[in-house]
Amino acid sequence: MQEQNSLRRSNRQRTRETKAALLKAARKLFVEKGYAETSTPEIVKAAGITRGALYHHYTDKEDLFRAVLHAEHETVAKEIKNSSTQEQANAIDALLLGSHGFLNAMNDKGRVRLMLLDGPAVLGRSKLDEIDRETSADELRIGLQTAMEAGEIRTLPLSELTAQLSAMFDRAALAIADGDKKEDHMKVFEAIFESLKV
Amino acid sequence: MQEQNSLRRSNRQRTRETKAALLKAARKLFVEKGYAETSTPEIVKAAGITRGALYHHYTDKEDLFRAVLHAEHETVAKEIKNSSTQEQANAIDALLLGSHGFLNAMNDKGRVRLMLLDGPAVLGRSKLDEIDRETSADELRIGLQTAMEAGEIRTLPLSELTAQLSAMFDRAALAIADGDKKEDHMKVFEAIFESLKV
DNA sequence: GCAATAACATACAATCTGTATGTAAATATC
DNA sequence: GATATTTACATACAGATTGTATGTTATTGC
Repeated sequence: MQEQNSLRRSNRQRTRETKAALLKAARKLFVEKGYAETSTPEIVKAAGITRGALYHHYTDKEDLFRAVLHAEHETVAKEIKNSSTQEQANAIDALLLGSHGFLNAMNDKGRVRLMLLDGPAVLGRSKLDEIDRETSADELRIGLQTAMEAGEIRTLPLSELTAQLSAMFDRAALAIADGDKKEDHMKVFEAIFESLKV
Repeated sequence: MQEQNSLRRSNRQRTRETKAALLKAARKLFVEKGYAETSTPEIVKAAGITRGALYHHYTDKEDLFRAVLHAEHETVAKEIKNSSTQEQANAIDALLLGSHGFLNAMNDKGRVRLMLLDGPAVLGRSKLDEIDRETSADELRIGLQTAMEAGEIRTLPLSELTAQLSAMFDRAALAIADGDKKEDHMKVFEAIFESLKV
Protein backbone atom coordinates (compact mmCIF):
# COMPACT_ATOMS: atom_id res chain seq x y z
CA MET A 1 0.00 0.00 0.00
CA GLN A 2 2.28 2.75 -1.28
CA GLU A 3 1.62 6.38 -0.58
CA GLN A 4 0.43 7.67 -3.90
CA ASN A 5 0.37 11.26 -2.72
CA SER A 6 2.13 14.31 -4.09
CA LEU A 7 5.36 13.47 -2.31
CA ARG A 8 6.17 10.70 -4.70
CA ARG A 9 9.41 11.43 -6.54
CA SER A 10 11.61 9.35 -8.77
CA ASN A 11 15.02 8.47 -7.44
CA ARG A 12 16.68 10.72 -9.97
CA GLN A 13 14.54 13.61 -8.84
CA ARG A 14 15.14 12.87 -5.16
CA THR A 15 18.88 12.86 -5.73
CA ARG A 16 18.74 16.05 -7.73
CA GLU A 17 16.77 17.88 -5.08
CA THR A 18 18.82 16.62 -2.19
CA LYS A 19 22.10 17.49 -3.85
CA ALA A 20 20.79 20.92 -4.77
CA ALA A 21 19.71 21.66 -1.21
CA LEU A 22 23.02 20.37 0.09
CA LEU A 23 25.09 22.42 -2.33
CA LYS A 24 23.11 25.55 -1.61
CA ALA A 25 23.38 25.21 2.15
CA ALA A 26 27.04 24.23 2.01
CA ARG A 27 27.98 27.11 -0.26
CA LYS A 28 26.25 29.59 2.01
CA LEU A 29 28.06 28.33 5.08
CA PHE A 30 31.45 27.86 3.45
CA VAL A 31 31.21 31.40 2.16
CA GLU A 32 30.17 32.83 5.50
CA LYS A 33 32.49 30.93 7.82
CA GLY A 34 35.07 29.18 5.73
CA TYR A 35 35.60 25.48 5.15
CA ALA A 36 37.24 24.55 8.43
CA GLU A 37 34.73 26.37 10.61
CA THR A 38 31.74 24.83 8.91
CA SER A 39 30.59 21.48 10.27
CA THR A 40 28.62 18.83 8.45
CA PRO A 41 25.87 18.81 11.10
CA GLU A 42 25.39 22.51 10.41
CA ILE A 43 25.24 21.97 6.69
CA VAL A 44 22.69 19.20 6.74
CA LYS A 45 20.57 21.07 9.25
CA ALA A 46 20.49 24.07 6.96
CA ALA A 47 19.68 21.79 4.03
CA GLY A 48 16.89 20.09 5.95
CA ILE A 49 18.32 16.60 5.68
CA THR A 50 20.64 14.36 7.70
CA ARG A 51 24.29 13.48 7.54
CA GLY A 52 23.34 10.11 6.18
CA ALA A 53 22.20 11.74 2.97
CA LEU A 54 25.35 13.82 2.72
CA TYR A 55 27.60 10.81 3.03
CA HIS A 56 25.42 8.90 0.62
CA HIS A 57 25.94 11.44 -2.15
CA TYR A 58 29.46 12.62 -1.35
CA THR A 59 32.37 10.59 -0.10
CA ASP A 60 33.32 13.15 2.52
CA LYS A 61 33.27 16.81 3.46
CA GLU A 62 36.06 17.60 1.05
CA ASP A 63 34.14 16.00 -1.78
CA LEU A 64 31.15 18.21 -1.06
CA PHE A 65 33.45 21.19 -0.99
CA ARG A 66 34.81 20.23 -4.35
CA ALA A 67 31.30 20.06 -5.75
CA VAL A 68 30.54 23.51 -4.36
CA LEU A 69 33.70 24.92 -5.88
CA HIS A 70 32.96 23.32 -9.21
CA ALA A 71 29.58 25.01 -9.36
CA GLU A 72 31.10 28.28 -8.24
CA HIS A 73 33.70 28.21 -10.97
CA GLU A 74 30.99 27.52 -13.51
CA THR A 75 29.00 30.50 -12.28
CA VAL A 76 31.99 32.79 -12.42
CA ALA A 77 32.93 31.60 -15.89
CA LYS A 78 29.39 32.29 -17.04
CA GLU A 79 29.34 35.75 -15.47
CA ILE A 80 32.58 36.66 -17.19
CA LYS A 81 31.31 35.40 -20.50
CA ASN A 82 28.10 37.40 -20.18
CA SER A 83 29.95 40.55 -19.25
CA SER A 84 31.92 40.59 -22.48
CA THR A 85 29.51 39.67 -25.19
CA GLN A 86 31.17 41.29 -28.16
CA GLU A 87 34.39 40.00 -29.66
CA GLN A 88 37.42 42.19 -29.21
CA ALA A 89 39.59 43.23 -32.12
CA ASN A 90 42.92 42.59 -30.46
CA ALA A 91 44.37 40.47 -27.73
CA ILE A 92 45.19 43.28 -25.35
CA ASP A 93 41.65 44.61 -25.37
CA ALA A 94 40.33 41.12 -24.89
CA LEU A 95 42.61 40.70 -21.89
CA LEU A 96 41.49 44.00 -20.44
CA LEU A 97 37.85 43.17 -20.89
CA GLY A 98 38.35 39.75 -19.41
CA SER A 99 40.09 41.26 -16.42
CA HIS A 100 37.21 43.59 -15.80
CA GLY A 101 34.77 40.75 -16.02
CA PHE A 102 36.78 38.61 -13.68
CA LEU A 103 37.26 41.30 -11.08
CA ASN A 104 33.58 42.17 -11.17
CA ALA A 105 32.54 38.55 -10.83
CA MET A 106 34.93 38.10 -7.94
CA ASN A 107 33.95 41.25 -6.11
CA ASP A 108 32.56 39.32 -3.18
CA LYS A 109 34.43 38.59 0.00
CA GLY A 110 32.82 35.20 0.49
CA ARG A 111 33.36 34.03 -3.04
CA VAL A 112 36.98 35.09 -2.88
CA ARG A 113 37.47 33.17 0.32
CA LEU A 114 35.87 30.12 -1.17
CA MET A 115 37.78 30.10 -4.43
CA LEU A 116 41.09 31.71 -3.60
CA LEU A 117 41.81 30.90 0.03
CA ASP A 118 40.07 27.72 1.09
CA GLY A 119 40.07 26.21 -2.38
CA PRO A 120 43.82 25.95 -2.82
CA ALA A 121 44.41 24.94 0.80
CA VAL A 122 41.75 22.23 0.89
CA LEU A 123 42.04 20.80 -2.60
CA GLY A 124 45.51 21.82 -3.59
CA ARG A 125 46.44 23.85 -6.60
CA SER A 126 46.48 20.96 -9.03
CA LYS A 127 42.93 19.83 -8.33
CA LEU A 128 41.84 23.44 -8.32
CA ASP A 129 43.43 24.06 -11.68
CA GLU A 130 41.67 21.00 -12.99
CA ILE A 131 38.31 22.42 -11.97
CA ASP A 132 39.31 25.64 -13.61
CA ARG A 133 40.17 23.93 -16.86
CA GLU A 134 36.88 22.07 -16.82
CA THR A 135 34.72 25.09 -16.19
CA SER A 136 36.47 28.02 -17.80
CA ALA A 137 37.69 26.00 -20.76
CA ASP A 138 41.12 27.46 -20.12
CA GLU A 139 40.05 30.73 -21.63
CA LEU A 140 43.06 32.76 -20.56
CA ARG A 141 45.53 30.22 -21.84
CA ILE A 142 43.80 29.90 -25.20
CA GLY A 143 43.57 33.65 -25.52
CA LEU A 144 47.24 34.08 -24.85
CA GLN A 145 48.14 31.29 -27.21
CA THR A 146 46.19 32.64 -30.16
CA ALA A 147 47.51 36.11 -29.50
CA MET A 148 51.02 34.72 -29.42
CA GLU A 149 50.56 32.75 -32.61
CA ALA A 150 49.05 35.78 -34.32
CA GLY A 151 52.16 37.69 -33.33
CA GLU A 152 50.18 40.14 -31.25
CA ILE A 153 52.09 39.47 -28.08
CA ARG A 154 55.57 38.25 -27.32
CA THR A 155 56.46 34.62 -27.41
CA LEU A 156 56.87 33.42 -23.84
CA PRO A 157 56.42 30.10 -22.04
CA LEU A 158 52.67 29.74 -22.31
CA SER A 159 51.82 27.75 -19.21
CA GLU A 160 54.02 29.86 -17.02
CA LEU A 161 52.70 33.11 -18.39
CA THR A 162 49.15 31.90 -17.91
CA ALA A 163 49.85 30.84 -14.36
CA GLN A 164 51.45 34.12 -13.43
CA LEU A 165 48.83 36.32 -14.99
CA SER A 166 46.18 34.20 -13.36
CA ALA A 167 47.93 34.67 -10.03
CA MET A 168 47.85 38.41 -10.53
CA PHE A 169 44.14 38.34 -11.23
CA ASP A 170 43.51 36.28 -8.15
CA ARG A 171 45.54 38.48 -5.88
CA ALA A 172 43.87 41.57 -7.25
CA ALA A 173 40.46 40.05 -6.65
CA LEU A 174 41.49 39.18 -3.11
CA ALA A 175 42.73 42.69 -2.46
CA ILE A 176 39.67 44.32 -3.98
CA ALA A 177 37.35 42.18 -1.89
CA ASP A 178 39.42 43.46 1.02
CA GLY A 179 38.94 47.10 0.15
CA ASP A 180 41.44 47.93 -2.58
CA LYS A 181 40.34 50.06 -5.51
CA LYS A 182 39.65 48.12 -8.65
CA GLU A 183 40.90 50.98 -10.83
CA ASP A 184 44.36 50.95 -9.28
CA HIS A 185 44.74 47.27 -9.94
CA MET A 186 43.50 47.75 -13.47
CA LYS A 187 46.21 50.35 -14.05
CA VAL A 188 48.81 47.77 -13.20
CA PHE A 189 47.14 45.26 -15.50
CA GLU A 190 47.10 47.75 -18.32
CA ALA A 191 50.78 48.43 -17.92
CA ILE A 192 51.65 44.77 -17.88
CA PHE A 193 49.39 43.83 -20.77
CA GLU A 194 50.81 46.70 -22.76
CA SER A 195 54.23 45.27 -22.15
CA LEU A 196 53.26 41.94 -23.64
CA LYS A 197 52.94 43.50 -27.05
CA VAL A 198 55.62 42.46 -29.47
CA MET B 1 65.44 19.95 49.84
CA GLN B 2 65.57 21.05 46.23
CA GLU B 3 67.08 18.90 43.54
CA GLN B 4 70.33 20.66 42.84
CA ASN B 5 71.24 18.43 39.92
CA SER B 6 72.02 19.25 36.31
CA LEU B 7 68.34 19.46 35.35
CA ARG B 8 67.92 22.78 37.04
CA ARG B 9 66.95 25.45 34.52
CA SER B 10 65.73 29.00 34.88
CA ASN B 11 62.18 29.71 33.82
CA ARG B 12 63.39 31.73 30.88
CA GLN B 13 65.50 28.83 29.73
CA ARG B 14 62.71 26.32 30.24
CA THR B 15 60.38 28.43 28.15
CA ARG B 16 62.95 28.92 25.44
CA GLU B 17 63.66 25.21 25.16
CA THR B 18 60.03 24.17 25.27
CA LYS B 19 59.01 26.67 22.65
CA ALA B 20 61.91 25.67 20.44
CA ALA B 21 61.01 21.98 20.63
CA LEU B 22 57.38 22.83 19.97
CA LEU B 23 58.13 25.01 16.97
CA LYS B 24 60.47 22.45 15.49
CA ALA B 25 58.03 19.57 15.85
CA ALA B 26 55.09 21.65 14.65
CA ARG B 27 56.92 22.92 11.59
CA LYS B 28 57.93 19.43 10.60
CA LEU B 29 54.40 18.12 10.86
CA PHE B 30 52.69 21.12 9.27
CA VAL B 31 55.10 20.84 6.37
CA GLU B 32 54.58 17.12 5.97
CA LYS B 33 50.84 16.87 6.44
CA GLY B 34 49.40 20.35 6.34
CA TYR B 35 47.78 22.35 9.11
CA ALA B 36 44.38 20.70 9.19
CA GLU B 37 45.72 17.16 9.18
CA THR B 38 48.14 17.80 12.00
CA SER B 39 46.77 17.34 15.50
CA THR B 40 48.06 18.92 18.67
CA PRO B 41 48.52 15.52 20.37
CA GLU B 42 50.82 14.58 17.52
CA ILE B 43 52.80 17.77 17.81
CA VAL B 44 53.40 17.57 21.54
CA LYS B 45 54.29 13.92 21.29
CA ALA B 46 56.93 14.72 18.69
CA ALA B 47 58.15 17.58 20.86
CA GLY B 48 58.33 15.37 23.92
CA ILE B 49 55.99 17.45 26.04
CA THR B 50 52.25 17.59 26.77
CA ARG B 51 49.35 19.63 25.48
CA GLY B 52 49.35 21.52 28.72
CA ALA B 53 52.68 23.10 27.79
CA LEU B 54 51.45 23.95 24.32
CA TYR B 55 48.39 25.74 25.60
CA HIS B 56 50.47 27.45 28.23
CA HIS B 57 52.74 29.07 25.66
CA TYR B 58 50.29 29.55 22.79
CA THR B 59 46.65 30.50 22.97
CA ASP B 60 45.61 27.84 20.47
CA LYS B 61 46.69 25.77 17.51
CA GLU B 62 46.39 28.71 15.16
CA ASP B 63 48.64 30.79 17.38
CA LEU B 64 51.30 28.10 17.23
CA PHE B 65 50.91 28.01 13.47
CA ARG B 66 51.40 31.74 13.32
CA ALA B 67 54.61 31.41 15.31
CA VAL B 68 55.85 28.72 12.94
CA LEU B 69 55.06 30.87 9.94
CA HIS B 70 56.74 33.86 11.47
CA ALA B 71 59.95 31.92 11.91
CA GLU B 72 59.65 30.52 8.41
CA HIS B 73 59.28 33.95 6.87
CA GLU B 74 62.33 35.11 8.77
CA THR B 75 64.34 32.20 7.47
CA VAL B 76 63.28 32.82 3.90
CA ALA B 77 64.02 36.53 4.16
CA LYS B 78 67.48 35.70 5.46
CA GLU B 79 68.13 33.17 2.70
CA ILE B 80 67.17 35.69 0.06
CA LYS B 81 69.36 38.33 1.59
CA ASN B 82 72.33 35.98 1.70
CA SER B 83 71.84 34.91 -1.89
CA SER B 84 72.24 38.45 -3.20
CA THR B 85 75.04 40.00 -1.25
CA GLN B 86 76.20 42.63 -3.71
CA GLU B 87 74.15 45.70 -4.51
CA GLN B 88 72.69 45.88 -7.97
CA ALA B 89 73.23 48.85 -10.20
CA ASN B 90 69.66 49.15 -11.43
CA ALA B 91 66.19 48.28 -10.29
CA ILE B 92 65.51 45.66 -12.92
CA ASP B 93 68.62 43.69 -12.08
CA ALA B 94 67.79 43.91 -8.41
CA LEU B 95 64.32 42.56 -9.15
CA LEU B 96 65.75 39.70 -11.18
CA LEU B 97 68.25 38.82 -8.51
CA GLY B 98 65.59 38.98 -5.84
CA SER B 99 63.34 36.72 -7.88
CA HIS B 100 66.08 34.15 -8.19
CA GLY B 101 66.72 34.28 -4.49
CA PHE B 102 63.06 33.95 -3.66
CA LEU B 103 62.45 31.05 -6.02
CA ASN B 104 65.50 29.22 -4.71
CA ALA B 105 64.48 29.75 -1.12
CA MET B 106 61.00 28.55 -1.88
CA ASN B 107 62.03 25.50 -3.85
CA ASP B 108 60.59 23.14 -1.28
CA LYS B 109 57.19 21.56 -1.48
CA GLY B 110 56.59 21.64 2.25
CA ARG B 111 57.66 25.22 2.69
CA VAL B 112 55.44 26.27 -0.17
CA ARG B 113 52.50 24.49 1.35
CA LEU B 114 53.15 26.10 4.68
CA MET B 115 53.58 29.64 3.44
CA LEU B 116 51.45 29.83 0.33
CA LEU B 117 48.59 27.41 0.84
CA ASP B 118 47.87 26.89 4.51
CA GLY B 119 49.14 30.29 5.55
CA PRO B 120 46.60 32.39 3.69
CA ALA B 121 43.74 30.00 4.42
CA VAL B 122 44.40 29.70 8.14
CA LEU B 123 45.53 33.22 8.97
CA GLY B 124 44.01 35.22 6.16
CA ARG B 125 45.89 37.39 3.75
CA SER B 126 45.97 40.45 6.01
CA LYS B 127 47.64 38.71 8.95
CA LEU B 128 49.98 36.97 6.55
CA ASP B 129 50.94 40.24 4.93
CA GLU B 130 51.63 41.61 8.38
CA ILE B 131 54.07 38.81 9.09
CA ASP B 132 55.64 39.49 5.76
CA ARG B 133 56.09 43.15 6.52
CA GLU B 134 57.63 42.33 9.88
CA THR B 135 60.11 39.81 8.56
CA SER B 136 61.00 40.90 5.07
CA ALA B 137 60.90 44.59 5.87
CA ASP B 138 58.72 45.03 2.82
CA GLU B 139 61.71 44.69 0.59
CA LEU B 140 59.85 44.40 -2.70
CA ARG B 141 57.69 47.42 -2.01
CA ILE B 142 60.64 49.58 -1.01
CA GLY B 143 62.62 48.44 -4.02
CA LEU B 144 59.80 49.33 -6.37
CA GLN B 145 59.25 52.64 -4.67
CA THR B 146 62.85 53.77 -4.91
CA ALA B 147 63.03 52.60 -8.49
CA MET B 148 59.89 54.52 -9.26
CA GLU B 149 61.13 57.66 -7.58
CA ALA B 150 64.46 57.38 -9.36
CA GLY B 151 62.53 57.26 -12.61
CA GLU B 152 63.85 53.82 -13.42
CA ILE B 153 60.47 52.23 -13.74
CA ARG B 154 57.03 53.51 -14.59
CA THR B 155 54.87 55.24 -12.06
CA LEU B 156 52.09 52.88 -11.08
CA PRO B 157 49.97 52.37 -7.95
CA LEU B 158 52.66 51.08 -5.59
CA SER B 159 50.70 48.84 -3.29
CA GLU B 160 48.82 47.24 -6.12
CA LEU B 161 51.93 46.66 -8.18
CA THR B 162 53.66 45.16 -5.18
CA ALA B 163 50.75 42.87 -4.47
CA GLN B 164 50.50 41.66 -8.03
CA LEU B 165 54.20 41.04 -8.50
CA SER B 166 54.27 39.29 -5.16
CA ALA B 167 51.39 37.11 -6.32
CA MET B 168 53.34 36.19 -9.43
CA PHE B 169 56.33 35.19 -7.37
CA ASP B 170 54.21 33.08 -5.09
CA ARG B 171 52.46 31.30 -7.90
CA ALA B 172 55.73 30.63 -9.65
CA ALA B 173 57.19 29.19 -6.46
CA LEU B 174 54.13 26.99 -6.08
CA ALA B 175 54.40 25.77 -9.65
CA ILE B 176 58.12 25.14 -9.42
CA ALA B 177 57.71 23.15 -6.22
CA ASP B 178 55.18 21.18 -8.24
CA GLY B 179 57.58 20.43 -11.06
CA ASP B 180 57.65 23.50 -13.31
CA LYS B 181 60.96 24.71 -14.67
CA LYS B 182 62.34 27.69 -12.86
CA GLU B 183 63.87 29.03 -16.06
CA ASP B 184 60.54 29.27 -17.85
CA HIS B 185 59.04 31.28 -15.03
CA MET B 186 62.09 33.50 -14.98
CA LYS B 187 61.60 34.23 -18.67
CA VAL B 188 58.17 35.56 -17.91
CA PHE B 189 59.53 37.62 -15.04
CA GLU B 190 62.20 39.07 -17.27
CA ALA B 191 59.65 40.10 -19.84
CA ILE B 192 57.42 41.73 -17.27
CA PHE B 193 60.23 43.48 -15.42
CA GLU B 194 61.56 44.74 -18.71
CA SER B 195 58.17 46.22 -19.39
CA LEU B 196 58.24 48.19 -16.17
CA LYS B 197 61.02 50.36 -17.50
CA VAL B 198 59.98 53.87 -18.26
C1' DG C 1 4.09 -8.71 -6.67
C1' DC C 2 8.60 -9.55 -5.09
C1' DA C 3 13.52 -9.13 -5.05
C1' DA C 4 17.12 -5.97 -5.39
C1' DT C 5 18.82 -1.61 -4.94
C1' DA C 6 18.96 3.31 -4.03
C1' DA C 7 18.10 6.92 -0.72
C1' DC C 8 18.14 8.03 3.04
C1' DA C 9 18.05 8.16 8.90
C1' DT C 10 20.12 6.76 13.25
C1' DA C 11 23.67 5.04 16.18
C1' DC C 12 28.42 4.55 17.13
C1' DA C 13 33.59 4.75 17.66
C1' DA C 14 37.45 7.36 17.40
C1' DT C 15 39.45 11.70 17.49
C1' DC C 16 40.31 16.42 18.32
C1' DT C 17 40.04 21.04 20.50
C1' DG C 18 40.07 24.15 24.29
C1' DT C 19 39.47 24.52 29.27
C1' DA C 20 39.55 23.49 34.02
C1' DT C 21 42.05 21.77 37.59
C1' DG C 22 46.02 20.03 39.98
C1' DT C 23 51.14 19.92 40.95
C1' DA C 24 56.01 20.88 40.98
C1' DA C 25 59.56 24.04 40.12
C1' DA C 26 61.31 28.73 40.12
C1' DT C 27 61.24 33.42 41.75
C1' DA C 28 59.88 37.29 44.67
C1' DT C 29 59.34 38.86 49.45
C1' DC C 30 60.30 39.51 54.07
C1' DG D 1 66.50 31.28 54.40
C1' DA D 2 61.70 30.24 55.06
C1' DT D 3 57.43 31.40 52.93
C1' DA D 4 54.26 33.31 49.54
C1' DT D 5 53.43 33.85 44.83
C1' DT D 6 53.86 33.07 40.20
C1' DT D 7 55.35 30.30 36.24
C1' DA D 8 55.53 26.08 33.79
C1' DC D 9 53.87 22.62 33.12
C1' DA D 10 50.74 17.68 33.42
C1' DT D 11 46.27 15.48 33.76
C1' DA D 12 41.42 15.18 33.43
C1' DC D 13 37.31 16.61 31.28
C1' DA D 14 33.35 18.40 28.32
C1' DG D 15 31.75 19.20 23.95
C1' DA D 16 31.95 18.69 19.23
C1' DT D 17 33.30 16.65 14.82
C1' DT D 18 34.28 13.17 11.34
C1' DG D 19 33.52 8.96 8.88
C1' DT D 20 31.35 4.42 9.25
C1' DA D 21 28.24 0.84 10.36
C1' DT D 22 23.77 -0.48 10.63
C1' DG D 23 18.86 0.04 10.04
C1' DT D 24 14.68 1.44 7.49
C1' DT D 25 11.83 3.11 3.80
C1' DA D 26 10.96 4.28 -0.89
C1' DT D 27 11.85 3.16 -5.79
C1' DT D 28 12.77 0.23 -9.61
C1' DG D 29 13.79 -4.03 -12.26
C1' DC D 30 12.02 -8.48 -13.37
